[in-house]
Amino acid sequence: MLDPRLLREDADRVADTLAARGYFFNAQEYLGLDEYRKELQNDVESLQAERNRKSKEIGRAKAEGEDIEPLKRQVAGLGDRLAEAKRELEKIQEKEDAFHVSLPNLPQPEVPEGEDENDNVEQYRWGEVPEFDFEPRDHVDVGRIVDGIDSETAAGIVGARFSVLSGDVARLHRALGNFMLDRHLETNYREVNVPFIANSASLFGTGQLPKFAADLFRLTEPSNYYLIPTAEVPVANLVADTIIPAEQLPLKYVAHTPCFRAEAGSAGRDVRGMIRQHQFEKVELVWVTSPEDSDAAFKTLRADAESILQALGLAYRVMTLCSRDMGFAAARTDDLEVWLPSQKLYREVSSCSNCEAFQARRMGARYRDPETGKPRLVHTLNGSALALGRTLVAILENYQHADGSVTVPDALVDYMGGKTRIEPQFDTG
RNA sequence: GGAGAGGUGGCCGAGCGGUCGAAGGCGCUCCCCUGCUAAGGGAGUAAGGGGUUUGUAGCCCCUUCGAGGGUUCGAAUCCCUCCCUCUCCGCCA
Repeated sequence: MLDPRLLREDADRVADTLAARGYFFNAQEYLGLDEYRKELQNDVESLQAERNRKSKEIGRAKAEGEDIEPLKRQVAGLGDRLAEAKRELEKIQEKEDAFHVSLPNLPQPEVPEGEDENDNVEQYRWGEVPEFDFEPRDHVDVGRIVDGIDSETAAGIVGARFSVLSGDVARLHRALGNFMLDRHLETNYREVNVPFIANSASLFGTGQLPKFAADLFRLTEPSNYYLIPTAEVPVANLVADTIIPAEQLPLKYVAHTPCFRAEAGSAGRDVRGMIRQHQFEKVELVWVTSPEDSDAAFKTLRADAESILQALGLAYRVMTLCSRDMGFAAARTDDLEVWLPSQKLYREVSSCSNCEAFQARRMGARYRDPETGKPRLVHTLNGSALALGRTLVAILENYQHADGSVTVPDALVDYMGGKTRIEPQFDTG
């Protein structure tokens, strides 16, 4: 949610900025609505003030044993007038709220303007793209040869876009989660284990609702419960409706959770393998900072995510998302994309966003400014570090050998019980 | 799932249908006093919204005592629904 004051005072500039995101904000309509709302609110409040005054008078008169009937006659009809004014105000307020909840965040000035992912701007690359003296297989084939990935069986258990991992691949997947978690503990993140179901209020807070319900799996009972699409939802909501003492900032959380996405609108995309699943796991970083610190925090957060790829020796590039490719709540998003030899291109394994006060305003997440003693909205940031499934894919592809075996990256050997290589179970033919 | 108890300010806790946004205490802030410390005295101390204003100052008004409805001139207080917490029983990993 954007600052209503900003909308009021600078509606045209907001409209211009949102236009870069491809979002049309009808400033004129909004301002007209806001004026009318103010008028109605004044009406309602002066009626309430009158009622309060009269009621107090009645109370005083009664206490002094006076006859209160004449006073009561004076307020007759006031209740009806008030009720009617309230109804009208509520109607307008709903319309105004509809604006508030549907407006996406304002991109930061340095966010490139663009239509889609093709306009994202590469910041830099890290690492060496591996050379193979054979045609590298994709992770589906590697997974089959080492007998570690089985989507057919998963399809029988649930349906499309799920996988069963087994043997060393399942272990490697678990190793990745533990490795990432431990790594982030070293930079003083606080590990949290959170619910994998969130209610509609939490999803509203982080911006998935009301606009993006189609991306979520919703429970039938209770029907305001949803499977989390990302740990960002429960973790950011740790600070919902709170006022945090300034000296506790920044808060840095790390959580390993499953994520569930309906992937509506992705029909036919990435249908092969583990790239796009209804269920995947992720180690997520969440920061809660003062507004002054969030830019610096963003850089640190992204560097923390990058450190995982570096430790795993995987080549990647850093992309700053263009205005129309960013998520609803983000003011700036940088993706980390890892090299996939089979596709000969970089694929997203992490998305790091600074949501500034956008989520904080929706969640009611504040801190107490030591200067003024007043509560101020915090800034929230989140980033995957990393998505486990896609990282697993990257390892299987980048560390594969001609015989179908896969080298375990050094950083994971201890987590694999000393195992340095995953061996083929089937003929490579 | 069954039975009971309860949800009030940063925390604890009182609250008769009527000057209650709310006694009292703790904590915190400032001031005073006192060789230091400890103790003591005084004042202040919720949030959100709107108006006024050059103003994040001040002032005025409205709202908020778990949430939402209702009764009433007036609700923290009465009624209904829901949510949550605690205790006991049942079930369960």
